[in-house]
Parts: sequence; structure tokens; C-alpha cells
Amino acid sequence: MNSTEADGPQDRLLDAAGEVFAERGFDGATIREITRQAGMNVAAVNYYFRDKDELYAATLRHAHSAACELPYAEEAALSAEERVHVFVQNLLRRFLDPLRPRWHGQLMAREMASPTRIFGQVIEEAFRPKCAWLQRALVELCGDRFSGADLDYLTTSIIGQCTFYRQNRQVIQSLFPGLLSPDNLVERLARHITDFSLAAVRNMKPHHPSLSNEPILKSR
Amino acid sequence: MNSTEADGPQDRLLDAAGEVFAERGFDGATIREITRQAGMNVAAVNYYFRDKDELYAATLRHAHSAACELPYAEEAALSAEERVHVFVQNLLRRFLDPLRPRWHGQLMAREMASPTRIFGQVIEEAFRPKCAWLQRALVELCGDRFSGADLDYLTTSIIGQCTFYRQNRQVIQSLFPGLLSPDNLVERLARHITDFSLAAVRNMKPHHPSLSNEPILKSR
DNA sequence: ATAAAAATGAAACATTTGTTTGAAACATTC
DNA sequence: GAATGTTTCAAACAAATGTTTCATTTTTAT
Repeated sequence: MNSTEADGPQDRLLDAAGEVFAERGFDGATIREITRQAGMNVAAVNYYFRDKDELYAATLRHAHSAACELPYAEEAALSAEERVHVFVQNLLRRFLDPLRPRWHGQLMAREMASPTRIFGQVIEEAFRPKCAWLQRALVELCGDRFSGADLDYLTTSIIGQCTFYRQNRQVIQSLFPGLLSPDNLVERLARHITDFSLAAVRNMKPHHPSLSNEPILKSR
Repeated sequence: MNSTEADGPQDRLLDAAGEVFAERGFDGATIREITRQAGMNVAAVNYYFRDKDELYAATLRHAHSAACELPYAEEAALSAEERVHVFVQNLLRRFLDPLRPRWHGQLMAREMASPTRIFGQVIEEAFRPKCAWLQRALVELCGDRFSGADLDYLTTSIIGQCTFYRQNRQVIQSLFPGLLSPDNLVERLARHITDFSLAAVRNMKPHHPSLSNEPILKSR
């Protein structure tokens, strides 16, 4: 029933902790439920980790590092369009890929909604570089039509579409039953979000006709 | 320091509960902190409501009903484009409008991430009709180019962009400092998301060239 | 003004929960 | 095989928390 079997007791604890933390949140999760699910004694968490806080931190690091290695190709190798697609694919995979334990993305979604101190690291070390990667592709796509805050808006529009599916799973299931069920879900979603966003970026006019002093050009 | 003053003690409790629940979540919030913030005794929650659960339910209903009356115009009065704009505006207002207490949107975001039983009602009574309202506008925009699941994808793309700003406020502040600070934030965001989405909808090809049997048309 | 009802407050109660302890079981090493 | 270090377990502890009680104060109605 578990994801990665035949590991040490620490890993069994981490897996159980991940599931329970993801399901109930930090405050809702109890040490007793975690250890029961791991088939261990309550004292185990004090033995292998110091306390609940450190167990949580370890769980978070575990989830992130396990979900981290995704193929970001060399930028020169792909067109800007393809890079946007790769970005969306990777983000969705991290969140929704049924091959990796469901609680990874669930826990990350929780953290994005109300981050703990540990998560600040993850933001800086993982999110920020990926965002810059995406923004370079976007700049290549729109030239000087967008810059500054407008570029950030484009970025958040794309990321927002992706995170929505992870952070609102149950609401989506209620409103659009069946939408999340196809087994090639990630690929279909990635295709849609990429097409949607590329169509938008290509055909959209900037709000603030750029901060520079060049004349406003009719877009495309 | 509070939002709506000069109400009965129940309302003072509800306001305090809203802030604490929004800040700490249901499990993280303690009755003692809530009543202390409301300047009342712990017994008050048992007196006015039965227990913590019902206090939470009342808080949720309070937040939703207070945030519910937003102007959804008659459909005939506005163009499809304008209706998309109104939808986006209203969603963002509900979440981000600095005029209404911050915890309203915060609490709603928490519920969307991991809904309780009470929230099911809110989904059915409020979200579903609004979604249908948006989808009618989208159908008017794309004619028969999109249908079924594709229409749902369009819908979630729009909603996802809006909810992102509420559910990931802190992460956004880290990655894009200043993006959330302008005082006409809601209007700017609404304008961007609407333009972005309309440009996408108008220029995008459907993935599954519709389920009907008509020939695939080159999209305008 | 007086009685009834509503509201409040301090303390106590019963659980839950994070944490610790110390003994027993197990493994490893010399 | 004894000695040593490591891991597991049941029980206990202390603090926190939801809930209740009941006496007291305040308000309302007659």
C-alpha cells in the first residue's frame, strides 16, 4: 500500500508522516496516527528525529528532493514555445503525476498556501530559478512588448493555471466530475495550459505600454 | 482594529474566530485565543454556539454570505467579453479586495484547499451557478469550437489564475516582491487576467477537435 | 422596585497530545 | 558467549485544549 518499500525505519516513518501531514496538515496530524500508520511506537519519532517539528522538516525535505529531478533541458536546445511546454509539464508532474506518491504534491500545495520557515529555502533554491527559466522563454516570445510587472503577471498566469489543479482538487472534482480522471491527465493538461498560454501571450496587448519611451506599437 | 464594529457579541466572536481560523487553520486555532481576541470568556463559545465545530461552521457561513452580494448583471445587458471581465473581477474582489476583511478570502482559500463538509454547500449554492454563468459567456465566445472537457479546461484556466493570487500570497510576495502592493491591485489583476484569457480563448485551437462530426475548421 | 431571564467569568473536568523514561529485546563485536 | 551498543515498547508525565459547571453580574420585563 506504500510507495517505496523495503527501506529503513526512518524512511517508513517519513512516508507515513508524509501521508498524514499531507492529509491532515501539521496541526491536525498526531504523532500517534503517524507512528501507527508506520507500524511503530510513538517513541520512534523522538528516537529517529528529535520532535514533531523536525520530523515535519525532514518530511518536507524528503518530498521536495524526491520530486526535484525533472528534465530541464539546455535552453539553446529548445524553442521558447517548447520551453514553456516543458515548464508546465514539469510543474504538473511534480503535482499530479500518479507515479509519484500523491502526498508529495499535496504537502507542497499545503506549504504554498501557508508556508513554514523551512519552505522559504525551497522557494529560493527551487522555485526562483525555475521561474527565471520560464521568464527567459517568455521574453523571447514577446520581445519588448512586456517587461517588469507585466512579465510577472504573465508568469503568474501560467503558474496559477498549473497549481490550481493541485490546490483545489476536491473542488474541481465536485464542479467538473471526470475532469481529473483520464490516465494521461498530466499530458493533456500540460498541452491545454501551454496552448492556452501561448495563444494568450502571442495575441495580447500589454496594459502599460511598457515602461520605456518607445512609441506604442500595435501588437503583432 | 476590527472590521465591523458595534455589533452584538456573537458577531464580535465571529469576527475574532474568522481571523484566527484564517490565520492558523481549524486545528491550529484555539478557543482561548479566539475568545481572548474577542475580549470574552472561553464559555462564550459554548453559550452562543455549541462547540468549536459549530463556531467554525457559522464563521464560514458568515464569511461567505458577507462576500456573496456582488453585482452579476443580467446576461443580456453585457457582451460575452464584458461578462468574463465581471466574473474575474468579482472572484478577485471576493479574495483580495482590501475593503473587505482579509480573513474572508483567506478562510475561503483554506477551504478550497481542503474543504470541510460545510463547504460542500457553498460549492453547490455559490460556485456552481457562477461557473455556469462564466461558461455561457465562453460558449458565446468560441461558438462550437470548444465543448465538454475542453470547455471545462478553459474555465479552470481562468479560475486558476484568479485563485492563485489568494492561495499563494506569501510565495508570490517572495518571488515577485511588489506585485501585490499597488492599491488598484484588483482592477489591474482583473484587467490582465481578462485580457490574457480572452486572447487565449479567441486564438486557441481545440485539442480534441470537438466531439461532434463536423470537419475541423481552421480557427480564426 | 422586584422578579425573571440573559450574559459573563473563574475555576474545574476530561481528553488529547507531544514528549520522556527506563526496562526489555535485538544485534554486533571481541 | 559475554559485553556492548542499538532499537523497540509500554507506560507515565506534563502541558494544552475543548467543554462544562455554577455562582455572580447585568439586563429586561412587569
